[in-house]
Amino acid sequence: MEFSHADSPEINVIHEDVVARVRDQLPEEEPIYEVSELFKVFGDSTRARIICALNIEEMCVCDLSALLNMTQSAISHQLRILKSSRLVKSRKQGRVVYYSLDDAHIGEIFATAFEHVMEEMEG
Amino acid sequence: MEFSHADSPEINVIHEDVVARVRDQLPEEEPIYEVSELFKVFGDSTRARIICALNIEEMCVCDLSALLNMTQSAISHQLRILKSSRLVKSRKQGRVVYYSLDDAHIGEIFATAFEHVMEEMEG
DNA sequence: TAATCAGTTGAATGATTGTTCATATGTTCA
DNA sequence: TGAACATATGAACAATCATTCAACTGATTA
Repeated sequence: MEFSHADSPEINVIHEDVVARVRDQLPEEEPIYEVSELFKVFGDSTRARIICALNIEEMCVCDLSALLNMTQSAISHQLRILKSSRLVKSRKQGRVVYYSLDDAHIGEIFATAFEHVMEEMEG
Repeated sequence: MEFSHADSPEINVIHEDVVARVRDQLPEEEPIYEVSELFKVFGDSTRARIICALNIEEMCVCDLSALLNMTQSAISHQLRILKSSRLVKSRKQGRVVYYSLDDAHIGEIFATAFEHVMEEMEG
């Protein structure tokens, strides 16, 4: 139920100045929503593993299925989500479909996230 | 049902060399899982808006509730998730609890994600 | 042409999850 | 002490979602 809000929850602003300042600087609701939709796609470990794999090399569905030890159907369903989000692109050769990453930002976002996780796991 | 795999799906490796290469370079399953868990937290627009707000300024639950036009309860529930993920920290003063971001990477990850979304929305 | 293979897709199912509602905690102030 | 307030929390409900299963393309090849 994203994007829907109660009409008027019991609101009692304590720091009107803070709320006003943040309201001024806060990004629009739509781009924030799009960003969270992007993260939602990243927020499944199967899709995350697919992305990490394709970040190394182009692969077909069958190879991904073998690598991740999951059914072709499950992989195909996730690739469909990744493709409709324009995060991967596909190339068909005969009956084999090769998938690869379709965006430069993905690697950067994942790299920073890995840095964070690694520090969390050590500290 | 993350982390659980079928014992042996009908696998028929087409490019054994590719699979072997990627298997060698692919990060361990655990850090990938942790990364996807991090993205899962980001992947809700309410939490994303809270993070964007706290990235501007420290705020209390009541202020966030007013800013985002949602009930205090809903905000509190999401702040609990953000805190247990160690993404925000809290400071209690009297009966007011102030929340702020607790990590340097968050801003960077969101900034790159915003870049991506902005390019998508224009192109 | 028939069989096989890589991949896709739709329905069904079980699990997860965000919000609401009611209630509880703990602090302040009269 | 008692009322008001800020916040937290547990249960419940609706919605979303990942995987499985079965069936279907469409391309190859024997």
